[in-house]
Amino acid sequence: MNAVTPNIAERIRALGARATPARVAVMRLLETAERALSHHDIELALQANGFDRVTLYRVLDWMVESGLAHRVADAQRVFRFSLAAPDAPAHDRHAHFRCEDCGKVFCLDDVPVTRPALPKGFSSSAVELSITGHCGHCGKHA
Amino acid sequence: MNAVTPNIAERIRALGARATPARVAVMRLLETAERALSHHDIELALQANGFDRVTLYRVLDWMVESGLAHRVADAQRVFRFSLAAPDAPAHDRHAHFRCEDCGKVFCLDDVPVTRPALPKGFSSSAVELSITGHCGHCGKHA
DNA sequence: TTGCTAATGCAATTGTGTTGCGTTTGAACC
DNA sequence: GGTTCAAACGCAACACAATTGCATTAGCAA
Repeated sequence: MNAVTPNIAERIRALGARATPARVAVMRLLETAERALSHHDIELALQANGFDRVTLYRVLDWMVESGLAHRVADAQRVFRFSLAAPDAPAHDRHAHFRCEDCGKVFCLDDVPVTRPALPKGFSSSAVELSITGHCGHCGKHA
Repeated sequence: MNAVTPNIAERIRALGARATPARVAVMRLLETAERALSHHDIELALQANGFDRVTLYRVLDWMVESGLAHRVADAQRVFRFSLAAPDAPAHDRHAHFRCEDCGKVFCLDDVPVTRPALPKGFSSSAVELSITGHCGHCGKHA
């Protein structure tokens, strides 16, 4: 009878999956995160819940397979996860910003990503703009 | 007195480094490769030479540090290396194409990468456009 | 409440890349 | 052609993110 997470559990069940605590917690975390989170980020944020590492990996895999989240490998070659915007008509264009100081990755939904001209015979299904630099917080201390 | 690799050894020494067989072989391989190669690709291609795994990693690290090569993490979170165009004035903007079928990564030097507007307080030092799709070879068989 | 199986927890394993350290070797200098 | 010496190497061990196997637990439909 916990009224805090009614919608999320509903949405999970609507996909034909079980609304487990781990799934609800990860989805809620990603919903409130304004940047792409790594597995380690999620492990830290939810450590009070006592979920197993592997469970979190499997929740994230399930979210990616279900189209609920995106997975990108950052420059340090660790996966980062962000919630897929359900109302985004086509998520084949996306921009991320990675801070060289704090390592955080931000989704830049406002930045338009234009599909460039490609060599003959090439076709594109997704375009991702990856910007490196200093974020708003770290830039102030530079 | 091998006349096959005079320029490469010269260029290496011009950087103040030793022209070792491993460096010459890796540079020659990357020069002829039309796509970004992973460490594993390079290990396979040069396995007849008997170089140690770690030596290849160190050669690649040295090339990146010296500005001779770029390193990008692909979607499977493995590093891929491509030769830096020596005449590129500023390599802070770069475009790569990754084929979903064969997994190969191509440098798209012709594609212009424009620096987008960023949120307040953010500053960018590098912009990379990463395009996913089907390359010229795989697209023909689709 | 019961029963089924999706989902979990734990342990072991994989794959990519790194570090430490003794040995070899490129190349500058005689 | 030697001699010298640090840069570069080879080997072994390590670090870390992520994956797999399997016995156990728990959602949820009936």
